[in-house]
Amino acid sequence: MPLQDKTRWEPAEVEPRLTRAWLAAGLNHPDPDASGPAYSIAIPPPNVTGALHMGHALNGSVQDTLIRWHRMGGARAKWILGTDHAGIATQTQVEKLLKSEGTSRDAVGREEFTRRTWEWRARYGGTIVEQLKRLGASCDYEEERFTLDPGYVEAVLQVFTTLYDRGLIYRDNYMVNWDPGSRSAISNLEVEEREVEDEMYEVAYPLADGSGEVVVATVRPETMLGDVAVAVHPDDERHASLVGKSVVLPLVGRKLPVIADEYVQTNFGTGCLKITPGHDPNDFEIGRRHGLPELAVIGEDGRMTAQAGPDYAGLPVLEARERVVAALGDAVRSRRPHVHSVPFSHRSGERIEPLVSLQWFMREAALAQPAIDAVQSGDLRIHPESQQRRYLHWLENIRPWCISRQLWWGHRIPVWYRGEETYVGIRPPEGDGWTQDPDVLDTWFSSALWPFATLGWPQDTAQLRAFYPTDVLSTGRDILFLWVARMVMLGVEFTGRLPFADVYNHSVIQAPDGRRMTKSLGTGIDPLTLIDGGPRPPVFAEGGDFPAYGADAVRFGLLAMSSTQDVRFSEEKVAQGRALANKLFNASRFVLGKVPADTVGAPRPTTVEDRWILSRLQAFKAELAELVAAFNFSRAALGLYDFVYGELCDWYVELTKARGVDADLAATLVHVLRETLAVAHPVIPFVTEELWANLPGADGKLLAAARRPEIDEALRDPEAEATVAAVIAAISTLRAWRQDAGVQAGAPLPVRVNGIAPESAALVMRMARLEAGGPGPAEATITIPGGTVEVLAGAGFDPAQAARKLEQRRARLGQEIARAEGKLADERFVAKAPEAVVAAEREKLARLREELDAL
RNA sequence: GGGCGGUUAGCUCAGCUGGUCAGAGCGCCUCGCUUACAACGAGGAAGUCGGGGGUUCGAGCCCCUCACCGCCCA
Repeated sequence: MPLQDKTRWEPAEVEPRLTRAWLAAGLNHPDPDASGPAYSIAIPPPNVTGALHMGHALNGSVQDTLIRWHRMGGARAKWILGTDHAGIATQTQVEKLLKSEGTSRDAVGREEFTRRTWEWRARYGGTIVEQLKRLGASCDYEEERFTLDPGYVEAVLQVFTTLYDRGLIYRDNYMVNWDPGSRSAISNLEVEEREVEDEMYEVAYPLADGSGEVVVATVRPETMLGDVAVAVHPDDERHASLVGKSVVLPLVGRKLPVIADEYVQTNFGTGCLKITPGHDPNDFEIGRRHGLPELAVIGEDGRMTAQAGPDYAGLPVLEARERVVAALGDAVRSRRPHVHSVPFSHRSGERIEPLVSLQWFMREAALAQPAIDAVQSGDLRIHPESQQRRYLHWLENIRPWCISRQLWWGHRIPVWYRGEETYVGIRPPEGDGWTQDPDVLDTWFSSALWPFATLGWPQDTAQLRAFYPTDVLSTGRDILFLWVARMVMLGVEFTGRLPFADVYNHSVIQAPDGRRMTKSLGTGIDPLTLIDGGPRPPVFAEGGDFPAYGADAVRFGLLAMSSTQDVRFSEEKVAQGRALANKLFNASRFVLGKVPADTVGAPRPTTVEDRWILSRLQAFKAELAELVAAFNFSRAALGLYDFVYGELCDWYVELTKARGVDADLAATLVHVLRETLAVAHPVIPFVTEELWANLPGADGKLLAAARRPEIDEALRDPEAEATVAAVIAAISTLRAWRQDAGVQAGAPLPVRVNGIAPESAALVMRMARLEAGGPGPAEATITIPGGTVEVLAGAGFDPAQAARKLEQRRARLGQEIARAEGKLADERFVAKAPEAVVAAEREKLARLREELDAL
């Protein structure tokens, strides 16, 4: 696109073309058999049911910045792409669809349901991948993986059977979080606690020997039908005499032992705790400690079971509660509101029903140690560092993981039963009469193999050899345990290596009002709407549409707002990114409009500002490299902005404007622009690629495939940096004076410049719109670094206004001087502070006094 | 109940091992269509860095404490 036709960067028409060009060039698909260093990142596989949200967009920006950065550093960079089958989420979607058709999962049967789910996946599963392309994400789209691909299934079966053989996977009756909504057990990581107001009942249980009663407190009276004991604290003297006695369970008549257990809180309720191992996780633990039976009075359907007795069997829990309370009559001693935290399913939103059920478990504790060691030894680095402790704490207190799910969509557990026999294997057993376990594995089980199963493991593939271990895993904090820790454990166990060296936890981006960004609250912001423009979601107070910010702006904005903590979405940062793209566009337009088309080769600095910008460019490249290496993306993005605005455009380009563009200046301008585009590319790939194509000598070669420029230490020039810093300070001072004194911005100011070198003086004169005056008295004197500027007659300024402003500045200086003097007068300061600090203070004071004198 | 993080200009956020650290973007005010950019440029106003106490010659930065907000684990 010829740059001169436009005065603005218009991403919409350029981005699709560049995306095609990148894909066509095959840059994203490195050859596993080639030589040279490799760099790889496995994308956190988005849920196939999903669409791109702000978290994906931020994480995509982070990963793409890293991938492009290292690709331009010369590595064969591979961003491993794929999607996750997302068991419950996907199944729920398809069940909804079936419901809308007037049928159901159970009606169509497992086989048909699975077929429909694959169909659904084929239809919607590609959405998010296409959206990633819009963001400019340079994933390896030629090798997309899916967690239910045949090869991937092979990996999952291999891992399951191996762990089973090692005794790390087992089947047991255990307390699980039963989600009545999805009618499946879910892991405790998928449960969230919420504060709920319930009613607390106190119920009297008579002692079996008729010598009195105990009163227990409960918010779930219906579970009393499953009580098997009453517990008191062993140190609780009030109840010491009860231990060993029995109580009679009202309504049921069962005799329950009174036991002593330290879990009981003496200050809660009456200090007597009814024990229902079948329906409370803590009671379950106590029950196991004391060898108590586990009665199930509530079933997986959320209704009372036959064990609850004929009066209650089949009733929904809440109805049973009312009946129980009514039947208890006087035995209910009190009821009052009680606020407590209650588990809810993250999946279905329904209240968790703790149940004892026969499930498959994985003994993670056996695998945790290497994952702990990796972090403690520094082999695995977690960023920001604050997350390390969370990771370690979780691993050190790790519990068995319930890996079976009562779903149809997923990796079916490779276990078959025949009578008393159990067969576990990758292939089905020989012979007749075997029935496969109906359950599937928790989706996170397959996700835990992601970094190596995507590359072909357990086969020894070229991909695996070239790109495993991966380098970085970038993800949200919320799945540090759910996913990251498990990848580490299984990676080490099965490949003998850490799956990645660095874990980067990105910020959670909240809605502008600080709430979570979710569709249901209307607080979500679609990244594509930001790119393309479109209606602002309701969470924005101001109405109207988003302008089409473009992908670069969105990437820049997200990186700039990211942090080591959660942040609120800031449209201003996206706008800042758009401004940056526009600035680069216009600066390039200006430069390229002035230089000959054959300008190539090394920079040829001839002036102090040339040497200055080349020196600053080296500093900028070094700083950016450090920030990217430190995963400090917000400072990297903002540092890029600062260089482009604060050094390149506001000063260098302006300082050179008066010069005729000779071959030397052209070479330097083009060089600086070229290198700036190159280092900026990983953050804002589109605009930089487009401008690159317009550089002299571009010759159709893609910036995305170019090498990042090295830092040239020979171009560092502290002297030029000091000189130009002084020039800039002088110009700023003079501009401020001009405004203070009420001199028209455009009007030339007759002056005499004293004290500074001619080269500097010339720059100051032009940029501050001064003109050399003759002899004559000065009407005002302005101090600039290293010299003064005398304003001569004819300047046309307002002396009163100038004097007033002058007085203000003088007063401020006086304050600063007083502060410095006070400090230096304090002998404790002079005695105890380091010499360098004292010297700096003295120097500062001297400088301030000089300035004041000049005023 | 335990743990972690936050509270810095009107808004959203930076401020590394305590000494030019009081900053940025947006917003606001003033002036400019100075031929790259008005999605722009120049200049400016604006914060006793949540409250209180302490350590130190010196504290947004360290310690204690209180308040409020958020997250995690039980």
